[in-house]
Amino acid sequence: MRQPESARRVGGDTDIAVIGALVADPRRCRILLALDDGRALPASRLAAEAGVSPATASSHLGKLTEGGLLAVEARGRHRYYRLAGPAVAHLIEALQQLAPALPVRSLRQHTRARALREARTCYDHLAGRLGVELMSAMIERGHLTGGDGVFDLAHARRDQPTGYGHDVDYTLTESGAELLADLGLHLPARRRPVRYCIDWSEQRHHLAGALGRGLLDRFAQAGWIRRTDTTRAIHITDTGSQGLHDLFGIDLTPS
Amino acid sequence: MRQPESARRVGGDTDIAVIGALVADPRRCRILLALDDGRALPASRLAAEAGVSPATASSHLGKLTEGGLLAVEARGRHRYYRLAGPAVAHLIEALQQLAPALPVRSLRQHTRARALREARTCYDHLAGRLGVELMSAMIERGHLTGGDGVFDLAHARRDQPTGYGHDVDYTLTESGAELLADLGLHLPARRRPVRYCIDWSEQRHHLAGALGRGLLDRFAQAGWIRRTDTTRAIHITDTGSQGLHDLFGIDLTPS
DNA sequence: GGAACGCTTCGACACCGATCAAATCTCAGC
DNA sequence: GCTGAGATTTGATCGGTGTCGAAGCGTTCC
Repeated sequence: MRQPESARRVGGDTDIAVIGALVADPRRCRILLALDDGRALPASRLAAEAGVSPATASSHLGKLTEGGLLAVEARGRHRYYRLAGPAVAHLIEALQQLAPALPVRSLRQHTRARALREARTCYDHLAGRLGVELMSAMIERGHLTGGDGVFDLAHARRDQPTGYGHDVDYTLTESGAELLADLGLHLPARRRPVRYCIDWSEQRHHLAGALGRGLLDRFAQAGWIRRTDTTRAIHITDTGSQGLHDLFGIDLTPS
Repeated sequence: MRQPESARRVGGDTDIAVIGALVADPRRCRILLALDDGRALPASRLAAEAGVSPATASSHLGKLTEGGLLAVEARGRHRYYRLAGPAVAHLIEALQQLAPALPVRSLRQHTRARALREARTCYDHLAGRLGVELMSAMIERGHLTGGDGVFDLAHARRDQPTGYGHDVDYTLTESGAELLADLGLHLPARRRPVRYCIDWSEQRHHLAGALGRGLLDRFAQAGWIRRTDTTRAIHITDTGSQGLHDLFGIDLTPS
C-alpha cells in the first residue's frame, strides 16, 4: 500500500483504481446488486441486505456515494440510496461477466440480474428497459404528450426515489386512444394525467397507473410476455418481440 | 474483513467482489491499462510500466492471471501477458467511465484509450477494431480466403503473443485483387500468403505485411484516415467512414 | 560450461481498511 | 418539547495485503 517515489507518474491513470476499491468489498457489492434493478432503498434495508450493522452499512454507503456510484435522497427520517446512473449498471454487468465461473450459480445469477434489468414488473406494470422503451416509443409516435420520458434530476420537484412520479403531466392523445382500442384495451374515458414511475438505473420514466397495468395485462393475454412465478422478471416471447417491433418499433437488442 | 454469520447467504452474489479486488490496486490498474490496446507485453516491461520492483509486479501479475483477467504465455525466458479477452476491456472501459472527473486529464485519458482500441497503427498497418473489422469484411466479401479472422487459442500452433501470425494461410482472391486495383493499390503480383497479426483484446486477426501497409497508406492518401503525431491512434474522417461503409460495409458504431 | 538475464518464490514489515459498540444527530409523531 | 426510530460519527481492534530484498529456477548467449 505504500506509495513511494513512483507516484510521480501521476498522469491520472490510477483513477480507475479508486472505483475498483469501491467494488473490492463483498458487502458493498451486495449493496450494489440489491440496487441493480433500479430501485431506491433506505439504508436500513441495505444494511440487512448486506448482512452488516447499520454503522458499517453507513460507512459503505458513504464511500459509495462519495465515489459517485450511488446517489442519495433524504426523505423524512429515511435516506434512500440508488445507483447513480446507467454507467454503474454497466460496471456491475462487466464485473459479473468476469466473476469466477462458480459451479452453476454464477451463470444463473448473471442471467437473472440481466433479465431483471431487461424487463420486470414494478408493482402491477412494466419496468426495466422494456418499460422505458415502451413509454419512449409511445411518446415518439405521438401517443403520449407532456414530457420526453427522461428523468431530469435538476428540475425534479416532488418526484420521489420510489413510488409514482408527479412532476410531469403526461396525457394520452387521440392516436394513443386509437392504438389502445386496436390492442383491445379499453380504459375508462376519464382524461386524467397518465401515471408514471422513475426507472433510476435508466433515469427515465415508465408507464404506471391504469395504462401501465392495462398494457401489462393485455401483453400477457396476447402471449407477448410471460411472467415468472418466483421473480419479478418478465420473459418476452417471440410473438411478443415481433408485436413490439411492429406496433411500437421496439427492438430490445442485447443491450 | 471478517466474514461472520452473514456469509450464510452464499448465493454466489459476492463473486464480483473478487474481480473488484483485482482492480482495487493502482499498480494493477496501470498494468491493465498498459495492455488495454491489445498488446502482449513481458513482465519486466509491465513492472516498469507500473513503477514497481519485478517481485511486486510478479505478485500482481500472478493475481491478475489467477483471477482470469490476464492470460500468460511463456516464450523463451520471457513471459508475455495480455488481457484475457474482450470482457476485460469492457471492464476497463466501465471503470473509466466512472473514474473521478479529474480536472481535465481524465477525459483525455478516457478518450485516448478508447481511440486506441477503436483504430490504431501496429507497426506499419491498421489495428484495433478498424483493423479486425477490415479483415473480417474482406473475408466475408470473398476478397480473402483461408481463415475466418478469428484467433482460436485452442488450435494455435506457432502464433506468438506479439508479432506476426503464421498458423493460418490467408490468400488474396481474384475479387480481392480487383478491389485493390479499384482502390489504386498495386501490389507486387507474387502470390504469397497474406500476413496478419493477432489483436489480443479482440481475439481476432488484422491485416499486416504488404497488404496491410498498402491499405494504411492508401487510406491515408485518400483522406479516409488521419494519423496523429504523438500516439498510435488513428482518426477516421467523415469521407473515410463513408468510404469504409460503401466499399467494405464497415460501420464502426460507438462500440 | 559459465555468466547474465528474466521471472518467481519466500520472508519480514508496515500500513490500510473493515468491523462493531457506544455516542451523537436528525426527524416524525404524540 | 419529549420520546423513539433511523442514520451517521467516533474510537479501538484486528486481519489482510502491498512492498521489497534475497534467494531459487530456468533460459539464452558467449
